[in-house]
This record gives sequence, C-alpha cells and structure tokens, in this order.
Amino acid sequence: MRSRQDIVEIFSSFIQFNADRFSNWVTEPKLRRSMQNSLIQSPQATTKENFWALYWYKLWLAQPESLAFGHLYAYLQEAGYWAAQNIVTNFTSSQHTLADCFQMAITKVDKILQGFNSQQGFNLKNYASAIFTSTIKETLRQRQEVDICTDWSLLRKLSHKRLEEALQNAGLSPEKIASYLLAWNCFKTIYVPIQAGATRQLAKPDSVTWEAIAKLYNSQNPSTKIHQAETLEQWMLACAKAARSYLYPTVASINTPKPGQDSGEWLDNLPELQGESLLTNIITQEEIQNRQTQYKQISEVLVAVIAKLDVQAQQILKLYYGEALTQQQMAAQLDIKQYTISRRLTKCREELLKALAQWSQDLHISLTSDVLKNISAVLDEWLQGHYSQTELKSSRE
DNA sequence: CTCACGTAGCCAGCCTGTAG
DNA sequence: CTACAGGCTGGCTACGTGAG
Repeated sequence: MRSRQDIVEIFSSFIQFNADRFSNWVTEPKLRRSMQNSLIQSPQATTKENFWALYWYKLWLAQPESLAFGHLYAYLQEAGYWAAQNIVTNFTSSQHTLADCFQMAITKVDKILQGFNSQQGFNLKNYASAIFTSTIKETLRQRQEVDICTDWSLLRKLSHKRLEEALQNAGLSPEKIASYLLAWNCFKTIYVPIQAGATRQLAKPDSVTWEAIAKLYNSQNPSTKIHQAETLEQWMLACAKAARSYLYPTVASINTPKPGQDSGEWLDNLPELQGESLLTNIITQEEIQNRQTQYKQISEVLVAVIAKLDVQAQQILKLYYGEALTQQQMAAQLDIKQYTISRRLTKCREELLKALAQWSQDLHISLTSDVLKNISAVLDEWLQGHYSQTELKSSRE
C-alpha cells in the first residue's frame, strides 16, 4: 500500500480495494475542499498530521454532525489497513480477506472517537490501532477463526458477578453454582501467572497447581466431601464454557466492501455499530494498557539512544522529523551533500532500530521480517511525534 | 506519457587505527 | 614501515512517486 503523504489527502481520501489488494486512494471532493480551506485559514498553517487529527477530533466533540467525522474516518484508513494486514498475516489462515478485516476495523471509528481521551498522552492513531486490532481479532474469534483467549485466561479475567450470571444462565442449581464459584476463587488464588502481560494465551495449569487448587478448595469447602484435582479441572472448564456462551452475543453480520463503490457514497454506507461483546471490552482494555506501556518503554529506549548520538546527527533528525525539511534543504542549511544527509539519516535510524530490536528481543519477541517492518514503521511514527512535541515545547518557551 | 523531485544504492577513493 | 579493515564522503545514477 502506498502511504499517503499529502496532508489534504490524509484527511480526505479512502482506501479502495481491488481483488483483495490495495488498489488506490479515492478522494472525497467535499472533504478535500474542507481540508484545503481549513489549511488556508489555520493561523499555524501546519502540515503536521497530529495537529489536524486533534483539531478534527475536537471539532467532532463540539459538532458531531460536522465533516470532522469524515476527516477522521479518512485519517484512520491506514491504521485500519495495517491492523487488518497484521491479523491476516499473523493470525488467520483463512477465508477472511484483507478487505474483510479492514472493513471490520474501519466500522469502529465511531467507537474509537467516543473512547479516545486526548489527555492520556496517547495519539489517536495509536489508540485506533489498538482498537482496530482487538476488534478484528474479536470478530474473527466469534466466527471461530482464531481462539485468541484461552479458557484459563478467560477465567482469570472474569469478575465474580459475571461468572455467577453465566452459571445461572447455564441453568445450574444454586448449590452447584456455589461450589463452582468457590472452586473458581481457589483457581484464581493459586493460579497467578508468573509473567506479566500476554495473559490472553495463558496455558492450562500443571498438575501440581491443580493439586494445590484442590487442596485449597477442600480446606474451604463447608461440606466434608473431598474433591479430586481432576474434578476441579472439569468444573473450571464448565465455568469457561458457560462464560463463553453467556458473554458472546449473536454475531451481527459485517458489511462487506462493495466492489466498485462510488467514492461519493461513502457517508451513506457507513455500517452500523455492532453490539459489543463483553470480551471485546476486556481485550480492548488490555490491548490499550499494553500499548501505553510499550509506547512509554519505546520512548525511554529511543530518547536514551538519541542522547548518545553526536550533535550533527541529532540536528539532522530534528530538521528531518521536526521541521520536515527535505534532504536537499538540510544539505543547503548544513553545507553538506544530500547523499551524506541520506546516509547519516539511515545510520541514525539503524542505531535506533538496533536499540528497538534489542528491546523487543528482551521481551522475547522473535524478529521476523514482519516484526522488523512494524518496528521500523513504529520508529518513524515515534520520531515524527517526538520531534513535533519537542518543537511545540521549545516554541512555547 | 514525460518531467521534476526526494531518496538511497553502488562504487571509488580517502582517512584512521591496528597488527605484524 | 606496510598491509589491511572499517568508516566516511564524493559523484553518479536508479527508483518511486506525484503532477501536468
């Protein structure tokens, strides 16, 4: 896919698919005019996408019926596309196409805007990526495409109230429910994951853990009947099954992209929001937390590396990412050749990538070419964000 | 299609540090 | 001293993309 560079295009065009591949960007004339006018009228006259994302977001808050929604819908196309591609590449075999997944994601723009909080120090695109990814996974999961949450993870995430409702919903007797809930409490007490994060793929507890759970259960159980570890395991599986059937609502149909769709009709074709499953909310929250933590960690790593670079390298990064100069302009300003600028930039990015790669390896993320591509994209986005923020700060001082 | 522009790859040459 | 490796730069040019 060709990423959009022009600020007007970024806020006024939409992805068109052809035979499940990115075909082209289609511009909505009304949005284009609106964006051009806004650019002319803006006292800052900036072409920074973060600025405009925030601008349209704030306008959308004040006037939800305005064109702001259309601009943001256009803006988040790439985030939706990359989320869809990531899922198609890494998680599903399957009959679901890239265009299909993209559609699952992009229908959530409304929800994203409602859930977004600009005060959290999180940019809209990152926030949207998190929601897009979890939305697609959840929709696929509902269609039995991927099992992204093991029974054991689900059991750990459930609240007491929710599990009780699920068991009641499954038609169990109050005595049985009480036993199951007690067993579940023991399970939660004993089976605490050692590794933070990655809790969705929590594995089945080992036999020692089951014995410990059974021991705790038997010590707390008011009746004298002793239950074996195997029974407890069966109960927990029954709880997970009940929770799944209780938590997942009937799957709403997803609008598929319409081939040859006229670009002028997109507003009329916005799919309606689907009913939210509770699990989606749980996963989304986890996804956002993970992202925020990761973003903070990435920032710390990169800021440290940049501080170690020589002065000229730092200056080049600042001019390129902060002031958006071309290599030619930088060459003239710094009195060095364009190709030297290019090489230094490449070298800086290499240094930063190396640090990021090291960081991701420390998290035991294997560095496949896809991962590296993602890291590289994250790095570029981070650099742009980093230098536009430092510029904002220095202009205020 | 051509043309302009921005970027980066290729190759040669220079400089510096190090080992023998 | 020489030989060599590694890093950097200069010059040229290919490639991708957008505009006309």
